[in-house]
Amino acid sequence: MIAGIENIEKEISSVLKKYEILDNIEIRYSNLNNVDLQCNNLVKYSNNINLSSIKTDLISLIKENQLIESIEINEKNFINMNFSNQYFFEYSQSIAERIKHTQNYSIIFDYGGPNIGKDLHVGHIRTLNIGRSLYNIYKLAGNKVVSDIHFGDWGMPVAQIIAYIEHNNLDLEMLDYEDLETIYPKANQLSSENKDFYNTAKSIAMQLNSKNENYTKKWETVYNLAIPNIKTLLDKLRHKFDWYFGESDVVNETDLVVSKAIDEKRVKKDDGALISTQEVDPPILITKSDGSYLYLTTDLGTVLFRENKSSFDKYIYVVDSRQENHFKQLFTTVKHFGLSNSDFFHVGFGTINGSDNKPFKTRDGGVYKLNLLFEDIKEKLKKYNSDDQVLNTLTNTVLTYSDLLPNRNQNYIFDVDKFTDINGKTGIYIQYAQVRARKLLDSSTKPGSYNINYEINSEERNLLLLITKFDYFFNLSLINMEPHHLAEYLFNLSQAFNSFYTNNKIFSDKIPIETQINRIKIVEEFFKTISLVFNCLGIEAAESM
RNA sequence: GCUCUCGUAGCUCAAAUGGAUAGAGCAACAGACUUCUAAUCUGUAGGUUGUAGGUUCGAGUCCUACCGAGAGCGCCA
Repeated sequence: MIAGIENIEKEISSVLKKYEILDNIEIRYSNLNNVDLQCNNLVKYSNNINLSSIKTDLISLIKENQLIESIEINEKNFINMNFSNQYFFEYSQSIAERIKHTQNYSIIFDYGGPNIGKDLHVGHIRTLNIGRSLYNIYKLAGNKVVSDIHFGDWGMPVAQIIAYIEHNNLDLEMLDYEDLETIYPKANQLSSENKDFYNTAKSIAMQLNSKNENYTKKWETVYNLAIPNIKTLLDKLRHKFDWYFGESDVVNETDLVVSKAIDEKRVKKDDGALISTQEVDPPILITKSDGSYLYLTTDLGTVLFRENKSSFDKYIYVVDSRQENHFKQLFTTVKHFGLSNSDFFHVGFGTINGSDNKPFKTRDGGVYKLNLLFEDIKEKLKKYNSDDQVLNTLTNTVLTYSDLLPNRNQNYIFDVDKFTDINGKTGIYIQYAQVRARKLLDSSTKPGSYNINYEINSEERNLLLLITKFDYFFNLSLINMEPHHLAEYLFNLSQAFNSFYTNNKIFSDKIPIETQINRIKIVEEFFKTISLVFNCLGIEAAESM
């Protein structure tokens, strides 16, 4: 989607129609230097007998178009065009307005998914960043969006914690959050080693489901210990959700899903467990042999819970790619059980690795907690600034931008030194460009408006061209649910601005006033655009650096 | 064994869903500060896109086979 070219496509189409060429005409940005747009439709008609008159007709028609400065059809029959200055002045403005009505769906985003007992760690970065970014992008496109954090606050993990506390006669009331963090890994390990302990935990999980008073009370204590802590860290990382529901909120719905499936004979017994009647390999397990619930069961209950709360056109789950099979099973079962008619998407992503290309750990091989990573990055950034607020913003920028830059399908290597450098494709580089523009605008008293007779130079042209390309990259990210297109664009935009900035002075007696006014207007449109991209990616702009 | 993701410059990554001469950033080399902050900018060099076929005007992109890396595969989440 390129802003403002629909009429040019129509014009080309009308010419080709006269010669009985009925192709769907597509104009695209060109990779070539010195060519803005290209149209490839004519290439395959090299043997058409009317070719030379087609060319003549096309050139004479397009030459009339005010948005196009030049058109050329080369020997291979590529149609090459360049934008006029008028195009840049017209389409570098009102970008946010243009994208506002791209879509109109009601969408729920399920991402984050922190678990009780496990502090947020490196593994949570991608779901949080990609989720927040897609939420923002879809919102800006005009959709009605809801985000739900989907806490992992139920089932075996929390039952294991309670079992461990009982097993070791710990006083639940005396525990603090740090204790909880050390308990869960131990409880989890014990559960896999000790059959009796495992059975105890499983029994607690079942009793929680049947609302046993004693365990519900203990669960509440654990919950109230863990959740505020998670929320505090999320706040520090600038993550907000519309809904903070968790697995614990959907217990009734999960019961309903299972009993309804039994009534409707959509499940059958298999070694005591319930499996879906869908003929798939492997079979889809709905409940364990003792009747207790699984990850999938709870997710089915969550769908019913959400259906009861509101109506969504799309469900988007931002969860790592390793769970692809789980989501395939979930989506097919949702349809099989008749729980929802909506479209379901799993947005997967790869793992974050260390420089050894193995999962990212601390130096001594432990789990890299997000809080610690935040502080480690912040420490590296102190060379740029001493203001704590600014440092927090920059730290969050590094955590976000570095993560959104690679294609989400791939694993990537988290290199703290590289990501905190001001040179290169980094969060610090883009913030610096933004701060430079901000300072120019702050010190400007000139009104911002274009003089369309102004002849632009190459740096100004590059910057304006990139600004008008926003729509294209926005749509690429939107349609593919891939924020990296906008992240890459953000770097190129910043780079074009820095080049413009270095080579074009504004506030100087030597610069004509008319040039000053036009340049300030360009800076203004750049600033509006980069702010919009920041918004899309979930990056907060630094006030100063 | 089956399924999924991936393989692009020394390193880290893009590449418009099939378009022209495959682009950036690091690192390397060579330049630019009396400045709206050089925290930047401007150049140079770097490639048989894992291998072999195929499809067509045209393939990093689609198809087939093979090689290599990572991940998942019934009662954890």
